[in-house]
Amino acid sequence: MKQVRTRFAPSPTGYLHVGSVRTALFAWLIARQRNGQFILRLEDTDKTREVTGSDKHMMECLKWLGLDWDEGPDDVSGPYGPYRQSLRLDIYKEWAQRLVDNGRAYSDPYSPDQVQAFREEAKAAKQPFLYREHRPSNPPTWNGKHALRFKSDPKPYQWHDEVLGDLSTGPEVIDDFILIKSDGYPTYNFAHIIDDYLMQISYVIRSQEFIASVPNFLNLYEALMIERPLLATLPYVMGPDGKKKLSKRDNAKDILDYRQDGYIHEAIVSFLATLGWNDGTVQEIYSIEELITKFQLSRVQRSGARFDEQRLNWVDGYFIRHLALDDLYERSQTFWPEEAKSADKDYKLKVLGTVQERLKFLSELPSLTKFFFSELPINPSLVSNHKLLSKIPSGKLKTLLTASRESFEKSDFTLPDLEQRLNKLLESLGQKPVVLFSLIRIATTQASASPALTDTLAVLGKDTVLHRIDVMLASL
RNA sequence: GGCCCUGUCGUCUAGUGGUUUAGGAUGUCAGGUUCUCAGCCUGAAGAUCGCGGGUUCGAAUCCCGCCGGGGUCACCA
Repeated sequence: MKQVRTRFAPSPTGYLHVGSVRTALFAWLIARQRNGQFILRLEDTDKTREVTGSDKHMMECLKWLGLDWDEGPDDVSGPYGPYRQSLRLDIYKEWAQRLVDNGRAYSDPYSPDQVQAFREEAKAAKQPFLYREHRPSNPPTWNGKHALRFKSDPKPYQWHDEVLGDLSTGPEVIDDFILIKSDGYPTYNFAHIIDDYLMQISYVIRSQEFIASVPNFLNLYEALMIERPLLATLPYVMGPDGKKKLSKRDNAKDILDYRQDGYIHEAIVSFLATLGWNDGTVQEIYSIEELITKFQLSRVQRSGARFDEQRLNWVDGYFIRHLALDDLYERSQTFWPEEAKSADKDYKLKVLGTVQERLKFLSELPSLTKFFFSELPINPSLVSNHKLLSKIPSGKLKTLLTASRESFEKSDFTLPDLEQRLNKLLESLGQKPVVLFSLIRIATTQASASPALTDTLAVLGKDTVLHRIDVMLASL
C-alpha cells in the first residue's frame, strides 16, 4: 500500500488562526494515524503579500500545538526539498517547459489591462469569464517576460472527495489559468500540483475555497501525465455571524494569542477537532492519542461550523480541571500575579489547588489568587454593597469578628479543625453562614468571592488570618 | 449571472425509512452542594428537522421544485 503523506502548505502572509490550524490538524492526524509523514511546505510565491517573520511565527504555532512535521523548511529538511516554493523556481520552469513542448502551455500576449477588459465584458453580459474564449491563435514564444498559461482541454469531470463524496462538473468550468506569472514565480494552481507530486503527497487536505478549481487541477494532472493524490475538502470555520468564513480581517485571533492567554494546547486541539468532526458517539473531549486513532475524514461535517469561543472556554476549563496539580503548576509558571514572585512552590501549589476548578484559562490566575500573596487595602464597599452585611451595625460586625478571631487563635488551621470551629461559631453567635462566612471572607481576602472559606483560611495560615482580621477590626 | 458546495435547539452536533413524543454537549434559567465565584448533582426552557409538493402504512432520512447562506469565475493563495 502506498505510503501516506499529508502536507500543510501555508502562505507566509501572517499568522495561523482557528481555521488554518484545523486544516493542519486534520492533515497531521491522517499522517500520524497511518504511520505516514506530515510535511510542512511554505508557499511563498507572492512576494508582495509575504510578511517577514511569519514563517517562523507559524512554525512556532504548530510546534506549540504539538503538530510536528517530518519534512519541512530550514533545519528539518527532507529528501524532497527545498520546502519553500521560492527556492524551487527551476523545478517549476522545467515542468512548465514540458507543457510548452507538448503544446499544453502558451505565452499570454495580452497586457493585464486587456485581460481586464475581457473580464468586464463578460461581467456586463452576466457571463462567467473564460480566458480560453480569447485564446490567441499565434502566441509568442515563451520568453519569461509574459505570463505562461495552461492550454486546457475542457471536459466534464467526476471525482471523489474524502469529505464531500462524489462530485462532478461540466466542461464550462475549465479554463486556461496562469501557470507562471510574468515575474517568474509560479501560481499556487501550478506550483502546488508539481510539489504535491514530487513530494509524493498522497492526501491533499485543504479548505473549501479551492473546490471550484479542482476540475482545472484534474485537467492539469492529465496534461502533465502524473497521478493525482486523494482529495479531501474541509468546510469553513465560520466567524461569529455564522455566514462568512473566519478570516483575519474580522476578528480571527492568532492561535498563539491563546497561548498568551493561558489556554492548554491539548484543549485547543480537542476543541478544533470537534469543530466539524465527531466520531458518532457522545464523547466531547478527546486526548491527542484518541484523536489519532479515532479521526476519520468521512465523518467530517460538510457544512461550515461556527467558531464559538464560549465552548472553547468550557473545553479549556475541562482540561485544566483534569490536569495533575504538578502539571498545572508547570504550565502556570508565567501567569502568576506579580506579588507571587517571592512565594515558594509549596505555597503556590496549595493556592493552585484551591483555584484549579475555577480556572477557564491561566491568565485568570492573578485576579483569582492575588489576595493569597499580598494584603489588599480595606474596601468598605464590600460590606456596604453586601445585601445582608450592609444592614448590620458595625458594632455588631466587630463582635462577630472578634469572636471569630478568638476561636481562630486556638486553631491549628487544619481543615477539620477550621470546619468545626466555624460550625461552633455559627451556633454560638446565632448567625447564618451567609452572614458570618461573608464577613470572614471579606476580612481575610478583601474580595467578594474566593475559594471555599475553610480552604482559603487554611492556605492563608494562622498569622495572616489573625493579622488581617485585626486590620479589618480597626477599620470598622 | 454561470458553476459548485451547503441548510437539525442560540452554538457544536447525533441521526442514512419505523426503537424519535428528534438524543447529547455547550450556553441560558431554577433548585441542591453550611457562604461567594467556579465546579459538581438535579431539573427546566430551547428545533413546526429552510419552505412547498410527491413516494410510502410510515420521512429529518428517498424524489421533484423553490428559497436562504457560502465559495468561485485573480499574473492571491
